Amino acid sequence: MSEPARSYHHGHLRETLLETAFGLVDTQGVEAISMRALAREAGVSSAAPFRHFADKQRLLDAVAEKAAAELERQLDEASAECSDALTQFRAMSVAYVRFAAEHPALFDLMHSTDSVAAPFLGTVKDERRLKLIALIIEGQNAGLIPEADPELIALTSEALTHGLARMIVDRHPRLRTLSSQEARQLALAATHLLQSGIGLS
Amino acid sequence: MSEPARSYHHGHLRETLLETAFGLVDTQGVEAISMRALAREAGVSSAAPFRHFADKQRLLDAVAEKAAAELERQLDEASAECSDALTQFRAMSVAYVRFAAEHPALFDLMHSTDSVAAPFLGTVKDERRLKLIALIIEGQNAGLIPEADPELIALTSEALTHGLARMIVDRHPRLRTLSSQEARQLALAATHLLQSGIGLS
DNA sequence: TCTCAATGTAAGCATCGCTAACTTACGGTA
DNA sequence: TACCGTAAGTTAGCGATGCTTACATTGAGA
Repeated sequence: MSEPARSYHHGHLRETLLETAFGLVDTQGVEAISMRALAREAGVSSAAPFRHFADKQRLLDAVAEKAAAELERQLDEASAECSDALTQFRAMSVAYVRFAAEHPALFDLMHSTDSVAAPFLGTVKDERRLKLIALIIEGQNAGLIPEADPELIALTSEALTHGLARMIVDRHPRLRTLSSQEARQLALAATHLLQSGIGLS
Repeated sequence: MSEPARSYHHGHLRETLLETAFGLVDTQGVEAISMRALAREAGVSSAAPFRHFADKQRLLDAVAEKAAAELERQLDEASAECSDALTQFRAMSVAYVRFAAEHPALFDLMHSTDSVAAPFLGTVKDERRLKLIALIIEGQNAGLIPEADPELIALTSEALTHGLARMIVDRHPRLRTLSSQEARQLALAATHLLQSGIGLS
């Protein structure tokens, strides 16, 4: 909050650009960001950002990775509060849908980003799938989840959750403020669908 | 295929622009289209397109509506070949996922378009939902679909189908040629998920 | 046949992504 | 401590884009 006299070298340009881009995508959508505007915002010449990001797409890739990390954090946080496997499983689904509802533009950017250019995205997805399958097996062992191919259950659940999230995002393209109460209700609806749909509990 | 000597007035500029934009989005993605390039392609000055579309977004809206109409045509075609309600229901789900797999960019554009600007999109969605619910009720009356809230079944199915479609689109962002055999396999997988997931038959 | 509205053109503005050539100053080394 | 190489900034500018304004052309209806 205090960069009073900056001379020539910014010092934290990369972080600064990344953070303001992140916030701008979140609040205004991805088409609202421009390299030159970011540079102006940071009080730096319009060519400076290119010292830190080869081109605009790389910057967006970095934003997407940051969003993925944040999503992951929220999923971990949600599941950490639960004891048994089934509850964790549900909590993660709810948190996933909620994130999409609360950060539609980030969610969209995450999924429109080539996972070759942003390998962290692919890694995170793979790890999450493994965790889901592990949870399902754990739940089955505890008698909480009916016996069925864990991969099929995971895939079905992923499709259902991702589908709900997408339906919300796609229906409210520019709606940036969905009250967290609304989001919660939607997320709970997702849980019920997961229960009745897959036959859990 | 023959516009040999065109003098001043093009004659079909609007359709021409719309069709080449549609094709360009389908094959190269939405970011590949520019007003000026479209004008060049049509052999017309770069200001001419704005006589037919107020701005670029309106053009994209029109492309999205055209894509929605095509999707709808394919869904109708798929369900028309089936006799009973359950089979129709499944055929529509399969066709939906297949369309997404074969035309990812159009599918994406359709859903990122504001349905206020392109009201046809909203209309089509509503009508499809009504048709799905009618099919479910019909299937229930015929004893083909278990008794449960038809709206819940419809919503679950929509989420699952849309989710699968999105997972395919999001995972292959630029993959434009997914063999139709692959697409068919994926669509069949969706059907199985619908069966096992919702408990149909 | 006249005319006017629809449809096209030419020219230009502001912005954008990105590059090239130059400058500054930080941090490791002699 | 003086030096210096390089990371990180600057200025200037190219080509492209979306879009506007003022003007030109022409087909269709009165």
